[in-house]
Amino acid sequence: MSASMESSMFTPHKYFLAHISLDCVVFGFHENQLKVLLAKLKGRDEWGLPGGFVGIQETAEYAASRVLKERTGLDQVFLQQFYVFSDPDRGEQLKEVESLKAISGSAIDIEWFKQRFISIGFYALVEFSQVEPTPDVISDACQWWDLAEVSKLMLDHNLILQKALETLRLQLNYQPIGYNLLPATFTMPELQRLYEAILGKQLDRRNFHRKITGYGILKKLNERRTGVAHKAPDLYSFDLDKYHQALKEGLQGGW
Amino acid sequence: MSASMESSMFTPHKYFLAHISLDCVVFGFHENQLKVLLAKLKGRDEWGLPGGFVGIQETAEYAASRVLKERTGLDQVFLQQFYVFSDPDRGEQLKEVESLKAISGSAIDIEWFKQRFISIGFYALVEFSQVEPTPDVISDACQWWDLAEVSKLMLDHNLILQKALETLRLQLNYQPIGYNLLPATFTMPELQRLYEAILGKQLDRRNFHRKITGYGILKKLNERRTGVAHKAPDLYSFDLDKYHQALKEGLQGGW
DNA sequence: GCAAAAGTGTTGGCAATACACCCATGC
DNA sequence: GCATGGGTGTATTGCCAACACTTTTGC
Repeated sequence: MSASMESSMFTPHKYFLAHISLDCVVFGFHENQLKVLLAKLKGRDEWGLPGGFVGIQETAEYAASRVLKERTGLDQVFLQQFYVFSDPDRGEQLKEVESLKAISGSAIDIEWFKQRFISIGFYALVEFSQVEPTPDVISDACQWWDLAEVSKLMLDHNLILQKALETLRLQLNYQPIGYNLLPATFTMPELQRLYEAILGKQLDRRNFHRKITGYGILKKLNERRTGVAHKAPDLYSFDLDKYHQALKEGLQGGW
Repeated sequence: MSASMESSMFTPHKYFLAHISLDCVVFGFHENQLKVLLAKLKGRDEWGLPGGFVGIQETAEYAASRVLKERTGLDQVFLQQFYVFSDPDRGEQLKEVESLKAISGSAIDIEWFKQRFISIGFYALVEFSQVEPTPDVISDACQWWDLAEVSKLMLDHNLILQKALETLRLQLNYQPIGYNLLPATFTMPELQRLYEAILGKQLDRRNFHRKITGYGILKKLNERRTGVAHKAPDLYSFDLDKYHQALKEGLQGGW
């Protein structure tokens, strides 16, 4: 975290808009599992989503990308707002004095955290291997969690995560997904595992192949993945022109 | 508007969260046209969406329904957030002194309107005939506009309207729509005109009939609309149980 | 009777599903 | 060679779109 960001937490009201926060649901994909990036707040046992605040001259989108850059090291990730969480009691947990003691040592403005926040939910799709999970000044850990192993999170973050996943599943119906979650080259079975992980259900190998190639967003490379057991699968990459065109114009049909 | 709401505009910082506003895109349907409710701010020539602020103990959803109640007289309308507009310059127009002179006469806190607002966009579907458009303290007119006749609106409200319409069209793909926009009983052609108005394109009468009845959300009544020229069409109403079930579980296929 | 609009039925094509066969690799 | 997994092809089904005929009403 930059020096200016450090100082911004001493006097946050000078740098950020009051009452507005954002939470990022960062999805990654590794070993056939959908992962989500979580941070552990100092002095609390619970984990939560990486979050932040909106600078007085930032858009919410820019603020989210800044937070993401700080937590993952990544620029230019796929990032999209999906819902606003505005229950007046959603921050009650944080207001307990005990919860804030641990972070008060670092001269951070505790009063800032006691105000009511309306939080804008963003979700991000990132390439797992490229991420360097990094805690911020108010958290003492930051790491990937298997989606299936996420238990009770702080505040309403379980709700936010659930809503993000729902949105992602809907997204799958009219937008291509994968460029942001997979390495530059990948095999058809890997792409299928990604879709299965997001949807939470098995898909037919042959029908998946037909449907996904039908979108015309894939380029088949003249290579195969070697060294694996069994038949070597073909390698693919995304045709970025057509991929972005499909992002804009939408796809047909659902899963 | 209630007396307490009046006074809340004298000292809004005591009643509302700073920096957060909301704008409502209220859709109605009348004479085969999709309509949107607009208000004209005092001292300005431009029209804009009905908006408001979030009370210090309200959810954003509750605040939107309160605003809607004030502008339309309606309770219990279909209301949904769809996007957050956070460009730091989106409020520049309002900060001009001239723009605010006209409303300063009513002892309203001008400083409040000069701050930067992040606005939560809501869209509402209401029954046209039930609405009584009502201006608020800072506007001197409030009325329905034909969607096709809406020209330049204040601030970024054209963008908000466009985004609302996009969302509504997507919504049509997986949720039933109509209960909130049509009278209790209606004919199949009327329902079709509504879909056509939302989608901005013509649909085949017979395929529409099959598809919409296939959802199982309609009840055919033992009546017809009389007095009209030509063959009397059957009257329908929504089967509310199944309608709400479909709202939750979603529909199949797109338009 | 005629024009205009509404109700209903039929057909063809395309897309999703289910399923079968062959191929390559590690052991 | 055999088990495992990947690549490709085919038949069936069901949905969507295009289209025709009949019925009812006002004039």
